Amino acid sequence: MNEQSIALTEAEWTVMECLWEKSPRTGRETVAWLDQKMGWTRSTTLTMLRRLETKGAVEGNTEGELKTFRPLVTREEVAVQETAHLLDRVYKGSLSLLVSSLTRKQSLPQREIDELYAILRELEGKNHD
Amino acid sequence: MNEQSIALTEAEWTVMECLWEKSPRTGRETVAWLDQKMGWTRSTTLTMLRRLETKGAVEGNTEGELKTFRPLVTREEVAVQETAHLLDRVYKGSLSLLVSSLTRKQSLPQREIDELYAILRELEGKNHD
DNA sequence: TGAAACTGTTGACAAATGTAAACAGATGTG
DNA sequence: CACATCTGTTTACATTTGTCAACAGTTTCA
Repeated sequence: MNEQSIALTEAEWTVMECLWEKSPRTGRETVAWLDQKMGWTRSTTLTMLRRLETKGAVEGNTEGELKTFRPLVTREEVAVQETAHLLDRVYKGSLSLLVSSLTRKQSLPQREIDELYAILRELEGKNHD
Repeated sequence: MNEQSIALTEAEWTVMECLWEKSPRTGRETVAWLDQKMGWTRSTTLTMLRRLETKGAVEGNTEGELKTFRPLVTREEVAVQETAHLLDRVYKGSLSLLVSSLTRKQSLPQREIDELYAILRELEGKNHD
């Protein structure tokens, strides 16, 4: 493993969402998707792809007729990284602090509560391996 | 209540941390704190304070001899807002998704698990008010 | 075959962000 | 008093980010 920190801007996230949904994609496909979803022009989308390529988040392949793009990082990786960053910066790394802060104002649907219980039980299982 | 979205940049967060820790503070105090913590020059800190004032996150008071600054938003407010933003953007608003994603790779200390259980029980209590 | 449509690459530009110097008025002090 | 020191305000400048237009080489179809 090698990628240090692949921080994405919001606009870049949007492009990645497109490639995470399906890949590889041709430039045209990507352009269409982002025009649809965001109203971006061809230029904008291609610029984003270029920048993502430069920062190593996307790989462009020029073998075939049309250049295609695929993500080099998984959504999970980026998501975890970004979440961990927020967690550290805002909640001193404490997940429970995050959860309590979030739920102090608005309540959680029971479904989510059940889901969380399940996760905790799972974690405890793992804890005494 | 009135503040719409007070999005802070990382540098701005740092300044707010200073004022959240104690306030009001004079410019000098703030400058000293941020020089200490971040190695910022006086100029940098004062610029940040000005921008925060402009965006309504900080209030400067010019009554006394020295101008003093105090936060107009609580840490909690900003924290929740930013967290909710990430939650929506990355986890479709699902807290359990966030938690499972975060814990998939690294485990939680038992203390955190206990804490989370407590929060959940608390929430359930509230749920059937 | 020649214009129209595409594809990929470069250059551009305004706004936001991080960082700081310059300046001007008030204050303190040898 | 004259100069050094502080405080607050303006201006500046390089990067990053969001958005595109322009251009150059290919393909296509009337």
